[in-house]
Amino acid sequence: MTSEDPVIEEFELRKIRKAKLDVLRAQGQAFPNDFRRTDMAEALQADYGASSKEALLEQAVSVSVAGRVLLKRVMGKASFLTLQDGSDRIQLYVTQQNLGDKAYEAFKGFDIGDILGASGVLMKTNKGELSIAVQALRLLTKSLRPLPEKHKGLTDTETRYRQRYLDLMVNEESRLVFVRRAKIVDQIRRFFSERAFMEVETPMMQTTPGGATAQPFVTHYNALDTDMYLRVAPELNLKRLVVGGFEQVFEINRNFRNEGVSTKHSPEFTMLEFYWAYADYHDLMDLTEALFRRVAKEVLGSLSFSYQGRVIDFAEPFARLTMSEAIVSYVPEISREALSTLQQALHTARQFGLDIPEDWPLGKIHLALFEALVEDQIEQPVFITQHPIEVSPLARRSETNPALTDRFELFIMGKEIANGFSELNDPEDQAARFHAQVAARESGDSEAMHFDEDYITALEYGLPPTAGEGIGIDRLVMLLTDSASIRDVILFPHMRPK
RNA sequence: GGGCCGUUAGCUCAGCUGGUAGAGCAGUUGGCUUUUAACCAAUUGGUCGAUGGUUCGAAUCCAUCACGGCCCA
Repeated sequence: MTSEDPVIEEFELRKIRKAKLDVLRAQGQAFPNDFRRTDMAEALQADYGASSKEALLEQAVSVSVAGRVLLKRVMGKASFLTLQDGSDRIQLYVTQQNLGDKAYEAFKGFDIGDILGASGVLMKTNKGELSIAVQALRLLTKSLRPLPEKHKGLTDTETRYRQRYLDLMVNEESRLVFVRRAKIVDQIRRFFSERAFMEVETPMMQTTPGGATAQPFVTHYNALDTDMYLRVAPELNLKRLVVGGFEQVFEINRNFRNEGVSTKHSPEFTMLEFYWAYADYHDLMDLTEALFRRVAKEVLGSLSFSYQGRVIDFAEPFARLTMSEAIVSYVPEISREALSTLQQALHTARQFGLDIPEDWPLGKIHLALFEALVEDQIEQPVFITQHPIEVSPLARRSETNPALTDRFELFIMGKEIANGFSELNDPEDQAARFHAQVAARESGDSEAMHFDEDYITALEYGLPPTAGEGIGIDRLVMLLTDSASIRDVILFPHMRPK
């Protein structure tokens, strides 16, 4: 393969700005880095936004700020700029009188998109907007490319994802999504740290992928001359840590699944997983409710919020339904009896047009009905419990029905947000489950698990009774930011190369 | 993978049943000392996603491909 030299796109607007940069270079350092600011826009707005024009005039507060020019309004010998820094926006009032003829003339050549440093005195305009009456202004970084349109912003989805920096510069809503995402993750960390959970990091590259039924990405490690897999889940390693004596651990990190993309699925997504010794799946559900309320309260300031036009309420206790209870409750045409025996459930599923093989057990038929008829209907938070054992190879068997597991999935607005269960800590049962997975792989299920020998060894040393859960951070952020697509909450979503 | 939609100036978009490309913003020039989508006047800017085809003539019709979005699997 030959690599081509990247060609810098040349167009009229860029040439004009390039010429301005050439002048700056000729005058000296065109990219100075010695400017230091003392103030941030958000703090200034908070501290002085309510001050009166007269009060500011009297106080004569000296400030210096730096940021990117978003708007520029030149009115002859006086001008207004809207400057965006990392926190917020603030208006600059620039006059020929304050800058002097020469500096003001240079200023008129500054462009939208340029990065400036400014110092001056706080003031209020006649219309009441907090501004800085600029006394000194420096161009810190020349921008060679024009910014997207100033009021409609950047709307082209593809460009917003491919050039996220543009989206962040001009679309305030987009910027706020990621600010909120950071706050959500911060609150989650605090929640677990406060409860004596220890944050850990486990390998992204694994020789045996495990912990979830999903197809992994494969890569090659040259030094060991061995294929490795990007992890589909950290689960098995985290439980090894519980075996080792870290009884409460959590990890917030990326998982990789080699599957299609959709508005709900990204091949690379962020998951919180935590493991809690001497607890069961009921404890997990209680903790999950507490976590979600804490995050909503701290980040949104409210327990209820709007998602895609529907109001989601975290204040009420989250419903808890077994899978068959959920089907009966969401699908009026299906009675409890219609699900109770294998034969009746099969009949019911076929009535609803599902293609179910003869050899499926009752639990899997329930799951198929649930996925087809219930999942999309769910709006308010519901824990769906008691998943069939075939699709839950790491979960503890239910004591009342050995075909089911002590497991739940939390659904909100049709999305699976969390998945947790009492952990299977019987090494012999786990080995048998792995064998079943390997058999499924051999008969063509590329998502089925591998046999992880060392994990069985770890269980043989003894995993205390433990409960563990994974929470999809991207989906949680979607909910709390009212985002329709997972790509709207991932800074750099993967795109097909152009 | 299937269906539908989109791709036109740096950005946001018009462009009718086919007649050879337009607006707003940005830019440039001039005016303007409290504007805020600043305003007023003039003006520059296009491989109409790509490739074929139909036609005297294609941004427009047809086919294929590329990229993206939404829905479905």
